[in-house]
Amino acid sequence: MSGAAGAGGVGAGGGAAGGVAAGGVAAGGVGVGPVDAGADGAARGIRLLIADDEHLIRGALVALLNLEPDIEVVASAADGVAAVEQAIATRPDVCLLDLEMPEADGIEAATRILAAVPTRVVIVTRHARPGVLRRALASKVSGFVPKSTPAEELAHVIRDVAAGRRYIDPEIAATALTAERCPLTDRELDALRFSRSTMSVQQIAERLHLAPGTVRNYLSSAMTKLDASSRHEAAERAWEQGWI
Amino acid sequence: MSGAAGAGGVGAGGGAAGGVAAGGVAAGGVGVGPVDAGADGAARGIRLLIADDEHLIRGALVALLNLEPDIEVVASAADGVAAVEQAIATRPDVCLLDLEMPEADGIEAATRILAAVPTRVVIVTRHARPGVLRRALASKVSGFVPKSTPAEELAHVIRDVAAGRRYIDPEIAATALTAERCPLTDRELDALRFSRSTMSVQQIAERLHLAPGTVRNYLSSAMTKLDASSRHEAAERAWEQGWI
DNA sequence: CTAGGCCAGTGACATTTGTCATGCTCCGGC
DNA sequence: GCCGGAGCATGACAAATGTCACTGGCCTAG
Repeated sequence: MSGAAGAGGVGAGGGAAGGVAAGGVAAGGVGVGPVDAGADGAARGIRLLIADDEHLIRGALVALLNLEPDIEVVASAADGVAAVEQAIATRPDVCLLDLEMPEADGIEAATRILAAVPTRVVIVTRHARPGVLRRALASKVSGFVPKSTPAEELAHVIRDVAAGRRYIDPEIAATALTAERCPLTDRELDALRFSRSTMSVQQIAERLHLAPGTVRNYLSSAMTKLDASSRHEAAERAWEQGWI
Repeated sequence: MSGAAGAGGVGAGGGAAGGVAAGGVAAGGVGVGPVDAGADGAARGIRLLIADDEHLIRGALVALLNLEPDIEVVASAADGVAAVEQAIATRPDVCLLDLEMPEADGIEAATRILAAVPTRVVIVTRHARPGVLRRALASKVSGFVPKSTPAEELAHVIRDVAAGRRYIDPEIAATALTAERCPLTDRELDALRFSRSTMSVQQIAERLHLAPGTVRNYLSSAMTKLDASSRHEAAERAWEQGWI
């Protein structure tokens, strides 16, 4: 339907992608850790933290965003815990967090960061699942973009968020709004979580301190609700929806 | 350690790679296209093509590598087919291809590109699986790096490759050399391939035009060889090794 | 030619899964 | 206080899955 998703001023993507402005700092070393701020002449530069577990991607994002004259990358981290530490140490204006990270995922890191530092968070993710968006918003995240976003767009998003606005990828927002809420019960979710890995019902039952039959029951009812024909399929489906 | 990775009998296969002439032009669709070269004073810049299906990553890599004074990104593509077209159109010195791409994966694209254009290929991948490295080398790829590579390293790799040398990530090379070769028979692989999706034995049997019992046999023997306790686990394991 | 490997199939069998009918408890509504 | 429903739990039963033993065809190396 009409832009409920609009989330107010969603970027709406006014054309003007514009080439990346050149100039700026051609940062050299991209190691993890606080980045040397250097002469801080800029009047209103946005101080940014970047967290992504893939070294190459992290470095590339740093390079990309440092090209923007009004953005300055002040820290980068390779996992959720490091991101929290860096955020506390450098107090950035905006934190760009990858969702898939070891130690603590993007949402967990966002929660901890927002509890400790006055800043704003943008979550970036490869698989944009509706349920995850919901959880992200519940954690007071300000922005949510998939990795399929055009590179030029990212700077706009960061500026929007720095200015106090929110940005939700319209595509995901629409999906999240149409997708019905999770019909599964807590126990069913428990069982499904374990079913994603290769684990026998027995093993799941032990982990959950339940009788094997009970686990099968949960799995079965979950399969019915999700219209799946095996627990693996059901688990896969629940994962795609972001319910587990 | 760059060189290393002699990889012994990589050539082995010797199979007559199919002709793979780049046939008719496929659908245009893909917005990405040649990058404006601009006035180019540089005498010996490396002309680079970048292919990655994630827009954000692609853009970030372009930004990262364009920062290098001796590298010039002349084309970018979002899928394997587009990469081949771009490579033919722009004849770059080096092609940086993501392994995971729609239409044609990195290795397939590399094969086609190398058959049509005198250039060199570097494959980048998220999950560096030994078997895939083997296949990549068989396709005459010059470089193979995981996305966990430090960003600064990438430019070195591209320069090495442009100079005619090869670069194989030492970590993956070591794994590939220690890891034993695939112990599975062709039929077992067929059956396993289908087992990765959620499919009953019956369905697999139909696809393969085999009796259900036969499929179960293949699956069972594969499970034994891979020390797995379910076909899903076996399929997962074979996938991790890059055998399917 | 013959042994041995891979392929294809069959049938019997034990296990693992998925389905169902059935209790139990804890709610909220009337 | 009673009812109905949702969630939790279980055991019995049927179907799918994995294991084993064995037959035969085809091809290749010795």
